[in-house]
Amino acid sequence: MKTDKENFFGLVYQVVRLIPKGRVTSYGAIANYLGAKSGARTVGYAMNAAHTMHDVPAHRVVNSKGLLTGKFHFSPPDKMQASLESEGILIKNDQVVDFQKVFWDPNMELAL
DNA sequence: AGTGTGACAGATC
DNA sequence: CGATCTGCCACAC
Repeated sequence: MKTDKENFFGLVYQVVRLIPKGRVTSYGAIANYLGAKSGARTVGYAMNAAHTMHDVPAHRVVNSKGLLTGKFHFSPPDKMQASLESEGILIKNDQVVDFQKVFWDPNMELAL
């Protein structure tokens, strides 16, 4: 079995797994941390495979506006919001409340 | 090897 | 201010 670093996806998985409980991050932040600042879409695509093939807290990853864009990809979709609320993150209208407060930036915390 | 697509992001109208 | 369009990187077929 190859390590999670086998490709760009694995890198994304690791970063997502490093997200502390009660915190969230954005696709762009991860992409930027990986060096693909413009590859936010690739990060989102990675998450798609992440929750499908890997154990990754993808529910802690939202778009730059704190919106639970990919919640519909969960099973059930409500689980994403439920998981976030379970960690102390409030969700209002599919959006993270105080997104700025709970925002966890890998570039900042991991200090690349 | 080429084409299409994707859970985004930023800019423009 | 809100809606719309393009740009971007990496994977799947």
